[in-house]
Amino acid sequence: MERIAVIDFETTGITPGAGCRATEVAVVMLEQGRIVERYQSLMNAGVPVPAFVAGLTGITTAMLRSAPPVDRVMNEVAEFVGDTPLLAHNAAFDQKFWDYELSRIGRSRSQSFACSLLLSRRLLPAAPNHKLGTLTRWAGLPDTGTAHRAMADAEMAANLLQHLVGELRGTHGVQRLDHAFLCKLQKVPAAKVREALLKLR
DNA sequence: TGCCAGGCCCTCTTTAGGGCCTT
Repeated sequence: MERIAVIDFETTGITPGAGCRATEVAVVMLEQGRIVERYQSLMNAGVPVPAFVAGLTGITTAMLRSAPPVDRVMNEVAEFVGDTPLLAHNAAFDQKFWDYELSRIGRSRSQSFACSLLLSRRLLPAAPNHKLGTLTRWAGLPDTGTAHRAMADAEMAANLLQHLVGELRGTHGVQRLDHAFLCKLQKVPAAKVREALLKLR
């Protein structure tokens, strides 16, 4: 499969533009099933981290005071990603913050997002739930470090993508597998995935 | 003033409701 950029944001909340900003970003570049490059940075957008989120991520307001400014980090990560196709776990969330933070520095997204949450619901229906951490443990994937930090979560999502690719190739016999295929598959109604895979492979 | 996400997915559905998932 072609090069894919797996991205994860940590933020101060759920909704960008309602006071919520990105606090950390990580991207791992996957090529032929291997991580070949990494980018990770905290970023200071000048907003406080709510106590609940600091407890969840371990990222505090104090840590962000000494982090590089958000504009510099977003420019760097945008250059790093370029027009490489993207993937995230619950991509609707990361896409929202990617688009929002890029718009603040006068940039915009050119590529589409694939979503390992939507794909997991379709390809791993027997999993107890479809949280990134649960899927990682359930599928026996490597421990990547502290969950809810950007790099650990990006690596987990990358490992999960490789597991999903294995399912598609092994269990479902899909031959032509690329980012566009993943984007198409994640839009197939969950109840019709088996039928769709027979046609798509 | 008071409220505060939103798209996906299932079902005791479709003139709707509630849980999931991300921080």
